[in-house]
Amino acid sequence: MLSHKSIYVLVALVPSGRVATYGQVARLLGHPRGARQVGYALARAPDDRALPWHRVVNARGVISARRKPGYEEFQRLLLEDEGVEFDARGRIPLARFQWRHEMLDSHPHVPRGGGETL
DNA sequence: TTTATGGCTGTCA
DNA sequence: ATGACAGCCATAA
Repeated sequence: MLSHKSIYVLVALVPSGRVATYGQVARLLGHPRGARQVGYALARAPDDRALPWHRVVNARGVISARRKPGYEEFQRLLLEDEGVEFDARGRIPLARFQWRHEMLDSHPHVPRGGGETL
């Protein structure tokens, strides 16, 4: 099954200034239907600075709701701090900021300038 | 064992 | 595009 540890290890690879989706993480770990488990795992993740939990958002580019109030704002601040942008409706344009693991090797994670609408 | 509840998602009206 | 909804699946009760 999808172990919390494997999830943490993968999330730790998401570079600053980029975001991954729950489903993306699950798929990369070989569990295409495990998105909720990823969220569940992150919800119980230890307060470890080495784990960039804030870089994981839902498939719509929106910061997911939480039981504990306030965390969504906090997450947004952390992301904006890294250069991630939000549109007027509070969504992150995944076309520009989603982590592309196939560029794991060397590409500096500079968001592609605006323009591409596809 | 059965039910409820989540940091989710794809589909469809 | 947007909102509703039914699947999803590990944990907790």
